[in-house]
Amino acid sequence: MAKDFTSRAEDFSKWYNELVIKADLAQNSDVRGCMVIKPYGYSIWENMQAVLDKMFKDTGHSNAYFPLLIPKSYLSKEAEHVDGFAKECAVVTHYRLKNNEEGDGVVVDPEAKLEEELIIRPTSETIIWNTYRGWVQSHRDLPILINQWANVMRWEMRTRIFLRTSEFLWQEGHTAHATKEEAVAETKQMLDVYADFAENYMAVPVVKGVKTENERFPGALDTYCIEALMQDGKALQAGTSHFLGQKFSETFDVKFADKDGQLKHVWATSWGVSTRLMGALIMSHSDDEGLIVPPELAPNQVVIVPIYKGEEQLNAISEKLEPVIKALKDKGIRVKYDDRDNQRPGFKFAQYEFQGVPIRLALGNRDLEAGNIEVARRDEKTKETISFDGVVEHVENLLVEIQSNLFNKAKKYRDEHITEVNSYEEFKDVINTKGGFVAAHWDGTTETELKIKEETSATIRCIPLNNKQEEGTCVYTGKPSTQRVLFAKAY
RNA sequence: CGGGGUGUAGCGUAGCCCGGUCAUCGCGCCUGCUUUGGGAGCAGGAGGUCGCAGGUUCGAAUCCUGCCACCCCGACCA
Repeated sequence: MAKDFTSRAEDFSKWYNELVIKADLAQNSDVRGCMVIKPYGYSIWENMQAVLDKMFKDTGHSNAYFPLLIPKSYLSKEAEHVDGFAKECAVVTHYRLKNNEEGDGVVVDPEAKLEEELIIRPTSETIIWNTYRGWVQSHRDLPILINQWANVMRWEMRTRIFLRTSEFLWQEGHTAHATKEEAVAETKQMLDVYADFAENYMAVPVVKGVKTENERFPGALDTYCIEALMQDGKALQAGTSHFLGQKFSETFDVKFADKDGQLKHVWATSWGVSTRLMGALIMSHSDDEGLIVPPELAPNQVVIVPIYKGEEQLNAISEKLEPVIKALKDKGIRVKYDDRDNQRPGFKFAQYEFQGVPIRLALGNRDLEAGNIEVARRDEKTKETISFDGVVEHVENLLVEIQSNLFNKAKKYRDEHITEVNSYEEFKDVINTKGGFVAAHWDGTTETELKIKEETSATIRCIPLNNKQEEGTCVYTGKPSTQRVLFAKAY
């Protein structure tokens, strides 16, 4: 199974590097964990972007773009925020190179030292709030509902492909509101958008929850998250939505005159998902044969492979397929007809399995004579021969079925891997052998959370929203608790 | 930053302990023919600073020193 691909990269390099991504790392530099997203992988990301972008716009947001470089002084204004990111920032100190007087190449021109260093954004709260100050004067200027599609850089000590690369692509929403209630509602709304996207497009079931104080975004009052479970039993934070309170508006002095004539600081949120979702997609569904991409996000939903000897047969097959291809396209189905003559059918079959194309159709002379067509589905690796006349409708229905089948399979696995435990012994046993989420009582203190992390490497992934309230005692300290929280080993 | 490992053709590798036709093999690539219902076969061909820099030696992919990069495990990580 395509489980922990970060520690088994060699097992997956065959299809992973060829078709999805190549970690083409910079030579002779300290840049680690940069990735090249190859065209096929990027087209999956583009499909994700398109769906998310529409969801953001449907909820009233607009896109904008802010600078890549952030003055150091901005970042240092909010104490918790800078604490959270200071250790992983790339810093621009000079603005010019010059020819090396000693010989070949170029060197940094010491004359071109910046008076104030610039930080390559690890996230954009600071520069955006510094900008918002000038945009807000009255309650009539609110809310500001803006999203940015961008790249960010975090100089992580340790990278994992897709899950924690030093540079990654993401979207970050930054909103400003007149009231606390409005900002909290926005935070929760965007969490719902992410959960909707994960479950209905990526076919990845998620738990919606709130982070503990210890796991919170630096500078946030509350961090909401969606947590997914990968096939290897490790949890993955797939998206976050932060209620920032008034910290950033106070730090950057973003005030407005309210209806009552009072000057008030605005209430803020921020929310984001990244190319980490690509990792979540792969690790949720894929198998030893390669990727499995849910139809909603698949670059090609259907691929058609003709099987023929000679040009004459190919022409007959192509002619037969032409109206089918047109009918599928008219229904908005992304279909590819692969009539390449330089690859044999078996090669093509294997290639589309690597790529995770949901449905493969094959038509040869045999089918032509019998009035049939072969339909193969990637998710179950099954093949059937159906009447050619019904193929369009069959494909249309099958795409829907595959989408829900993938979700149901992933959900079944996830649900089977949420284990309630009532003692610390049981806790450690489940974490170390079965894996997955462990639902356990916790006394609510950071101290206990950290001790459990130290001893088991499991962290509290979230306190699920709408959590069932029940009396219990903390598995670690035996102190009273009112609800179970989800622990897991995480990426 | 600690512990472990790796670096040989586009990719994956053998050789290293024990220095001497050792630069091996597979995939891929090029040419030709035959093939085409699950990753084609045969024949011929191209392609290498053996990570980099020093050192030891008559001789280094191989031994020694330093450096660099990458991988894994930790630390770290909306």
